[in-house]
Amino acid sequence: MGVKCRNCPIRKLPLFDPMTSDEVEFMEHFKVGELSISPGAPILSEGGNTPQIYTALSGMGLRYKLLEDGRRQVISLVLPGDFIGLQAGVMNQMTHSVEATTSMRLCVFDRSELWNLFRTQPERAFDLTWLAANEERFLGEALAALGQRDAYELLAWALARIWRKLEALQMTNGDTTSLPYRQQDLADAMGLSLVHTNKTLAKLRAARLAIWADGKLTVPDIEELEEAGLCRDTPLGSRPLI
Amino acid sequence: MGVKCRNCPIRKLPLFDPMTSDEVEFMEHFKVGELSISPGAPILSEGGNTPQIYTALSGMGLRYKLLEDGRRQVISLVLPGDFIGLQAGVMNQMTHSVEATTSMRLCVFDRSELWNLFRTQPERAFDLTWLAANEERFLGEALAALGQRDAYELLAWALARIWRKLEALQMTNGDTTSLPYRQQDLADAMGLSLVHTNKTLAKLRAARLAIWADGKLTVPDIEELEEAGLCRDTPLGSRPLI
DNA sequence: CGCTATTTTGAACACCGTCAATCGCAGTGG
DNA sequence: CCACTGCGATTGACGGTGTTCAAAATAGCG
Repeated sequence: MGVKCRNCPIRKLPLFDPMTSDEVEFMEHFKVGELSISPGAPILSEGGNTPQIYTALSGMGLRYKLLEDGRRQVISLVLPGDFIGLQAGVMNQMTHSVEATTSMRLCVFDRSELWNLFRTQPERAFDLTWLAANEERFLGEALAALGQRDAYELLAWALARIWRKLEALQMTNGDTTSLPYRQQDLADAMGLSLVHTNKTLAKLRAARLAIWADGKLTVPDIEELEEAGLCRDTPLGSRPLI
Repeated sequence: MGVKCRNCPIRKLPLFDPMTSDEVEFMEHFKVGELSISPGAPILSEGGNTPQIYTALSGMGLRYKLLEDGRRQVISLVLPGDFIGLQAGVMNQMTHSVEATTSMRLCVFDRSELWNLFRTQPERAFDLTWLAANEERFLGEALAALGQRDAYELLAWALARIWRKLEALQMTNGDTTSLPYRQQDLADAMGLSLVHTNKTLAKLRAARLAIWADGKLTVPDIEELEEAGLCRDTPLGSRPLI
């Protein structure tokens, strides 16, 4: 059934708050298994109500919503350590879908045990609320980005945010990291057309702010990129892991 | 110090989940007072860390973020029953500001008691997480709206959502309701210019889908408006009140 | 060597932003 | 009573950012 939480590959990253041995023990009870899925596979569907909720262990995915006419809005990326299915857990209803972009490994929890978590582990419950509030924070920022920035600023903002997150996850290697999404994915996240996204990425490349090609992102100078993206906020401190 | 929770003017609305007498009692302990503020007054500031968190009892307000160059993104409206300061409560940091648009009455809670809530009232803690997840749901929807809809669809969407919410709060009167915001507020919420917002509102008015003037919104047929706004989702069931 | 998915490029057009002026209204003070 | 002021709503003209349509490279894959 995969690794025990005490040997969790990502728990030790400095990005995540340390856990007491008591908490680790509870998590080992809460965890019911591991799931490996293939690129393109759906994880949760909008409107659905699955008995299982997850934490991403490895790989990358997408959260998105579909409009009836087929337009797609990518809400956020799913990266290791991200909790998947909070809405299903507390509201019995997903309002967006989640799918794997690369192959992924997921830590599986039993939704019906969530109430038990609130009853017996108030600190873990607090952490869960922290994660929800953090998601709200991110979406607020994204909303401000879509609403107020032009395409060039917007893509610089997005790539800078992604870079910082991958950096905190120690998934960068020098000035390069793997970013296995398609331009269409980023376009749908930014509310831009594919064509315009492509041309604007070319400008960022020409400016040597961010070079994204063949699934690899290279950022020569993250601070310059952040400046281009008007990234004022977000020191990105440590956070809980569920 | 204002009304006791047992006499709370909004708790009885069908929009809100019923509370056990035990919960009401806890809330009366949790509540430390009431606050009345004037139009335009700030409630919470981005970056701030106040000792107090609130629930709106009456009046209307705005959540917003400012970019360094003065551009403003309105995140959401604040209406009666809305919880204010969840981020400050769990993350010690507001990432947006909140201000009153009309005069407002707020129910005041002591932030330091929040941990006590998690420890002794798991159901209330669950409700708080529910509210956070709901906020995430709304912001995801808003993101999809800004990213995918054109100005006409977008404003129809926004006015329809507002109408449905006010309807659930029993603040509508026939086909009319009070909506005391400026066009600039809605423009900043939609990421549109004031001029274009004005012209698009004129089109909605000409189409007799939504007539908004002098602080009054009239919606002859909410379902037609929702259709114009591509509102597929959101039955808007009952929710907890903190 | 086709086949498909993705990226790239070009051209025409439209939605929306900016600039600028006007109008209505409420408040203020001469 | 009537300028004067300020705020918000409204309208017109013009230009630019971003969309749509279309086609051509490019790359992986059976």
